[in-house]
Amino acid sequence: MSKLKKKYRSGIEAALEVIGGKWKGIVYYHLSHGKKRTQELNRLIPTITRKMLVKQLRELERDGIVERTVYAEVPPRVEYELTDYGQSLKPVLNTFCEWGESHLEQVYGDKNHVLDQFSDLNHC
Amino acid sequence: MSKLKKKYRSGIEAALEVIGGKWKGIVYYHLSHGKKRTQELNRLIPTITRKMLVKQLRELERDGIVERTVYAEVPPRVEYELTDYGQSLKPVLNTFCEWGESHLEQVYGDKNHVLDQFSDLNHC
DNA sequence: CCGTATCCACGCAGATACTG
DNA sequence: CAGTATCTGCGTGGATACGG
Repeated sequence: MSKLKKKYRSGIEAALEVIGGKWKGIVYYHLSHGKKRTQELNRLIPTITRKMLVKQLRELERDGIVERTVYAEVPPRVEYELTDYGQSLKPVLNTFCEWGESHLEQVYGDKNHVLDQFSDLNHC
Repeated sequence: MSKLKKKYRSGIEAALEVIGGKWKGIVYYHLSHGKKRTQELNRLIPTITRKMLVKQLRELERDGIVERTVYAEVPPRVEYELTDYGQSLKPVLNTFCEWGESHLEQVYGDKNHVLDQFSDLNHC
């Protein structure tokens, strides 16, 4: 985990540092539904570049949320999954996500019009 | 509230759009402890520039989280406070904040070493 | 006191090509 | 397949000065 000395003004800042930003949330979201290979994640999030994806995963790893497993095969296979510690974010992000969806309803009337659908995933 | 048509991949993204980023969390945090004038907020968050502060407040206002009240006085007085809708984020951000604080403990051993103290505020 | 305008530098992130 | 390197642009946000 990160050991940078830095001042935070509230736990919100600290949590946002771990899971905030443009990509972390959606990456976490997919990993919370099970172990994934790099490529799978990239396919699930087509708009992220490989470079960014790897960067997000490294940071999640550094913060102890995600574990990276490399299999000594050819061609190489790498899998990412939530650590036990990462699981502790689940209920937190779940209420967060639910608030987000109800917010979309507030703003747009129908959240489904602005939420991309995933075949086999339910929301939140 | 915002009416931009945009696709979200999960409620997390939507919520992050409202409360994510470098400043929104801490601004919300202070407003959740009561109505504040512009200057007060700027004093409570010394590292934010006036321009950024106003920008964050405008966005929170646009998203229906914050209400801005202008008093026709000289010198001018402007106050910001959470709307009823904004209050709905309180329990959500509270669990968020608590996770953040416990995360700091995990990483640093003692969260108080990295948490700036506020005189009259308790954490979260 | 509150907010905006202008200028500008820096860093983030995209595209692309490359290695193991 | 997974990941890195380089190069580049574009936007974000800081500093500063000004206006209502």
